[in-house]
Amino acid sequence: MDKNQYLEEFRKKVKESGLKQSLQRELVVEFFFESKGHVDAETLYMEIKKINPTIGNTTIYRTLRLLCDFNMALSHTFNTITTYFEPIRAEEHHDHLICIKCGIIEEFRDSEIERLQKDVAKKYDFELTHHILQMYGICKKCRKS
Amino acid sequence: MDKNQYLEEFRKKVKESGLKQSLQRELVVEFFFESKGHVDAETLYMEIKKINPTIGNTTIYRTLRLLCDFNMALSHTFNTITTYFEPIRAEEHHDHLICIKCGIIEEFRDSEIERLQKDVAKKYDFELTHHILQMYGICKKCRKS
DNA sequence: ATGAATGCAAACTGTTTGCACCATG
DNA sequence: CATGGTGCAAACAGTTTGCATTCAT
Repeated sequence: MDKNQYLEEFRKKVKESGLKQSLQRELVVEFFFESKGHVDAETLYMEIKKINPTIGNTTIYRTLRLLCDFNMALSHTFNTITTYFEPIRAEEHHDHLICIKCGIIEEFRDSEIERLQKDVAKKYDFELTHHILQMYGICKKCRKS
Repeated sequence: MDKNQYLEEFRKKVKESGLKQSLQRELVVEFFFESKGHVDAETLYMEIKKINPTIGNTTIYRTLRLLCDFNMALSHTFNTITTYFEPIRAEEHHDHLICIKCGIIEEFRDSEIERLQKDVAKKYDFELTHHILQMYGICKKCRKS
């Protein structure tokens, strides 16, 4: 449903940038905005390959980069080798709690923290584009076992 | 001066873990805690090589990992390929402002943000070990040019 | 003397690039 | 029909691993 909104946006930015649209890119953007939470290129590749077996992983990487350039995606590296990508959806920004035992990632929002970040940025005269807040610890479940 | 405090701590943890101490490890720990801000393994390697030309980069990587295991270092990947390590020094925690144009990294502290993070952790029943807050944007200088 | 640490080189992994071919505007 | 996109394979960079040797305990 609202994945189409992002597809539209993407198409528009592609055109604006004098680039060309392609079936492959459409697929990547579609699958990317359908995904919940965070995806890495390889997972996305495997997923899309089921629909379009001839697609190359290179295309996934390239399109994800494009999405980042377009400010439609954010990349994270949660202290692992793999890069994870997260769609930037209109308003719903969140941060992450990451368990160092089981690796589970919990999302949270805190508008107060966000506000204070803006204050800091202002103080240092930074024009903020985005931020990453990762809190590492041991989750409830892991503390019990 | 206080780098020795960390060297002591390291030696103690090595012994506690039933591991062995070595000249190379001493060097890595020394140089690491002397370094300001963030270092990557390669830089540290080059630096230490000047003193001990026979040291291998493998040792640097292994010792840095050990330091992380000991909770004496933190690793970051500021959206680049290279991993940067940062010594964990007793009290002086800080976060990062990163300019997406010139890559400059500015450090800041905000105790209010820290406090709110603890609140969030409590709410989600996470036992916090550490966190990473990176704010990306365009610095003053880059906005002008 | 046991077992851990070292340093080298080779392996590995995620990602990027060069290139010939294909497709879009 | 010009230019950008694709997919393959090879290149790449940072990091890890296997192994024979050296060293700390």
